Amino acid sequence: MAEAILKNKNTVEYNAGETAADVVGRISQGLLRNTLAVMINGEVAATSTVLPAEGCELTALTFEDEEGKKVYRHTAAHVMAQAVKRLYPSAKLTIGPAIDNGFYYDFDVETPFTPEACEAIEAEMKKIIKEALPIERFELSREDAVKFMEEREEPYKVELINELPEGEAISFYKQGDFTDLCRGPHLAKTSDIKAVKITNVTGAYWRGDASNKMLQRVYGTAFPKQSELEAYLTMVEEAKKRDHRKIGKDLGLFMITEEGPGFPFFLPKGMVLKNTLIDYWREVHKKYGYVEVSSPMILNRRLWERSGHWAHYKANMYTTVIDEEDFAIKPMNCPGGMLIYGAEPHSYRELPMRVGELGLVHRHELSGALHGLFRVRCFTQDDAHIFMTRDQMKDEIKNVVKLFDEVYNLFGLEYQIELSTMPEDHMGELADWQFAEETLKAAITDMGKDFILNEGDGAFYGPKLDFHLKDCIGRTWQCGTVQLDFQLPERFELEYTGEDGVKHRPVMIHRVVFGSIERFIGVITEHFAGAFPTWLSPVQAVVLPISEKQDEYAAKVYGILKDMGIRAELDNRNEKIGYRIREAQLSKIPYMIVVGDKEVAEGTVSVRSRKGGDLGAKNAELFAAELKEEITARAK
RNA sequence: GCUGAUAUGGCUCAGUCGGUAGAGCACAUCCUUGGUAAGGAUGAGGUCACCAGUUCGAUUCUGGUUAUCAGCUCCA
Repeated sequence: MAEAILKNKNTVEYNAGETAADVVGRISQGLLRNTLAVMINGEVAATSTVLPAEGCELTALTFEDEEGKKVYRHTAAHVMAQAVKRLYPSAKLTIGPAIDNGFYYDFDVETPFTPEACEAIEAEMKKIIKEALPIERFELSREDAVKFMEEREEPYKVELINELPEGEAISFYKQGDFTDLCRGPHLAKTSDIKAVKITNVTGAYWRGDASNKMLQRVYGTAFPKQSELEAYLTMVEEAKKRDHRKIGKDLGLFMITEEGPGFPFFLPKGMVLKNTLIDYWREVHKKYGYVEVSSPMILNRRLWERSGHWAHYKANMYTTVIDEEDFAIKPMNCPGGMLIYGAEPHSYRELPMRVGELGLVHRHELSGALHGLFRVRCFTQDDAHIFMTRDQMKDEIKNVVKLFDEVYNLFGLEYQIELSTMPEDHMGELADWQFAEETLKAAITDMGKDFILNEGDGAFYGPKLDFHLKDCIGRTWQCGTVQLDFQLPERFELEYTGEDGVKHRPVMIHRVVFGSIERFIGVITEHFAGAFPTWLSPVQAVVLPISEKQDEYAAKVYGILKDMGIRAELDNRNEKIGYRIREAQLSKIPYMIVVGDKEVAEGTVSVRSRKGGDLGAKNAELFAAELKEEITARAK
């Protein structure tokens, strides 16, 4: 007899030779039905796994668990591969993992899959599911494994097998006429997949390397219930409606033309949004002790050589020649910031020095990478460089994160922190790196925040914290970053005079909150689906006289709003009130002020809110004051 | 940059098996003065992305270019 310790710390006894499924079934048949895989002593395993004789920790994984979901969709990927092999026997298998919202499988085929081919593949998948093929695991020696895949003419699999580390079991999963090299685990049989759909086909390079062959990547998703699959597909459709490229066009926020790929134009309404964000940015930075500077957009080659960009970043830089000398349009603001600091001597008494800059930078990005405002070739970084002593680092990082919290909280945006550590190709002393990484870690841990570790993903000059904001489809966009930099102060020989009267080198933090104003506008456009909070709305209220009889009174109400600095419009076009309300609603204007004979007689306004509908009659001045208050408070 | 797809009035889309194009919305004018998501009539608006080729004739076929979209890669 052995004991299985469950997630809730209860224990269940089991006999030698019993499987995980046996034990889960003893807890509850209902749980067993929903169990896709199990976690045995922290390792994900199939439900058919025989439990260790000495006892174990056992957790049942359902579709609600990330690991369970992964197993489910990984099995769906195998079903897809089986379907493709049945329909296209010459297709070569490569890899097929579960991903965030589904799974994919990459195939090497002669001709790309058409939408019709995808339908056929999906139909075949459903057939395979119906066949309820048991999924069996077996292991082979390296030699036999290679032979097995060579016989099946699967060169990619052979390549994968040859790269598996020595000593690792080489396992295969077989379901009917299909066998794939796979670590597993998998579901027990193909019919455990309930609802499946192919969502997309694209090209993808073998191993993500552009010099390798282009494969066909077939994306799909799978859910335990048809209704869940449909809900997901509906969500994706809804998410498409929030696409900032569409909303940006509909609401007249920005445009991008063929004349300037990746170089966005801001239209009057988008400009209001941008300027309002910048006003807020200045206000919050002032509060946190920042000063603001502005550095030139074009600086000479020597500067970029000194900063290291000419050597490391040249491919992304736009260059020009002035008076026969090479110049570059800045891809980053830091070197300019260094020159400002270095222009005069500094005392430790001035530190930490927090120097902000809304810098317009230009970077050449690959044409295929451009994406609305999310990925552009010129953008405004809400940059700041903080110069400080080593002792000040931790508190400074906390100060930055506190500012981030305040900003993101205002927009109701959730984020995830990623800590990126020393890459292989790095500069500087190991001790400095360790100190910097420990300091970053300690600062966020002190603040009670979690982070994900990205080992070796830091910049060559220092480790960093990335703040990934979640958009409406669950995609995450890196907006804020806090980077520690030992290199630039070194390269620019920055100094301060310490308490001891000796020159010291300051440490620098390089940080952005919005990341880029452009990207941030894209993120919040999708986040709010274009219905920005009133303080951000390009038009905050529109005055709608019912007929031209009330034009004079409407103009007066409009004047009251304007005088209070409210962004109001007067829409007295010769259209019915319902029509103009519809238009205002579609333009996501927060408040519609309807005035008819009744309002004129009573000196009131009828207020209709974008989300709450008709709010009834209010005194005109009183309403304007309330609205002003809502805007000043930046109500959410 | 790579692979695939797409490109028709301001927007969303039809269409022409090769004979220079159409709808709805938006826009303009007029009628209507209407109370919380579309009142009516009339009208204007397009070198069918760009450049070549084939053809008597190309928006339609072919090739190239550019941009966009979906990915890969990269990144604020």
